[in-house]
Amino acid sequence: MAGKISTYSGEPKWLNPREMAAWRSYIVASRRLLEAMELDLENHDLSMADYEVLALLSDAPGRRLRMSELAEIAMISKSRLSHRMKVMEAAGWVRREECAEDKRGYFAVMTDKGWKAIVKAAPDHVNSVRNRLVDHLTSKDQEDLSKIFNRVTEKLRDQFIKEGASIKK
Amino acid sequence: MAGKISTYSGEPKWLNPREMAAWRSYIVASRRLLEAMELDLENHDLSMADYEVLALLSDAPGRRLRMSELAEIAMISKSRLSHRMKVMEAAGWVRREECAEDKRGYFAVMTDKGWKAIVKAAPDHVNSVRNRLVDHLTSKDQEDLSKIFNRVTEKLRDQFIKEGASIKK
DNA sequence: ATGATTTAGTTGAAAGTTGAATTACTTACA
DNA sequence: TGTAAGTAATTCAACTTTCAACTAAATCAT
Repeated sequence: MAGKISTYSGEPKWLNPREMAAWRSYIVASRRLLEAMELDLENHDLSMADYEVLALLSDAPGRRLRMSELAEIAMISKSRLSHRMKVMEAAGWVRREECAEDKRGYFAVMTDKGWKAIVKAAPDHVNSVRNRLVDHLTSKDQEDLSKIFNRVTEKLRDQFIKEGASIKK
Repeated sequence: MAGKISTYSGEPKWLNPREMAAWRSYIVASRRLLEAMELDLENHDLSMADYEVLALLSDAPGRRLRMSELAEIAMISKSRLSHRMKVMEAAGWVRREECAEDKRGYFAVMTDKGWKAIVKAAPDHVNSVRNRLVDHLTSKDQEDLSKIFNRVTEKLRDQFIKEGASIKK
């Protein structure tokens, strides 16, 4: 039994112009935005994903997190984190440490060099968030955006729970 | 001379809670949203990018577009399009045709099979746009979203022009 | 305890993406 | 007209991500 049988039946409800405009403006802007922001970070030899990983580590107690937890909150797969860690380890930004309580586990630990790297990158990145997005929004816009996208995340989570229950992972 | 010298100087203007909330809710939702939508399309053996390419072709006169133009409007690189076309060609959805007016050029042409594939996928995809995003927004939300993201795209374009002029491509 | 199952994390191969180099053709202009 | 510069598209090589398989340790059920 592979995946969900989801082939739609019945007349689909096409998007009206307002809906279409919302959807199109959203993806077009998102694509361009992320592209620009990745480019901004390249000056520090970082991708957004790598930045996120370092940022999360720098916030964590002892600047260390278990691999699984890091993958989870960075929203990337365990496998991907493993591979990236190898690269970041080679760059000297992080190192892995065995976990005493659970011998299967490892901690990702931020090194001093990693700390310096993110401290250096952070102002540029904040600047990028501002120049590329936040500063073009009024306070009201910012609040609208939060409300809208928090709702979207919430709905996605609900759907995930419902679908996840029936799809088996 | 590689890239822009952009290392920020002076005290960075950190994000206030409202700004941070807007930014975080936006990226978190976006990541989850795109992930869910890619998954929805997998039932039709399509990625969002491939869907977009087919959708653009299906709308084009004669269901054909020059490679460069297609890459441009699909917002992917020429190189990437070349590679994807090879895959889609193997799947029988598209074929390449020499361009008589400009012998360097090629048309990407949608086949009958490609047409059938997208006609089959489209209702599910619209459904996905609705279930994952549009239907959770009020009409007002939709209008807000359009306004906000159109503005963002516009600003990005302005910046691109300014920066592009000094960076040389 | 002991075997079965789950969980943490890694690995290797395949597939996808990128950017630079390359090929073939077109255009501009002296 | 000939040649330099530009353009269309592909290819190569490096890198990234995914997927499935795997190891090892922990937990669970009897």
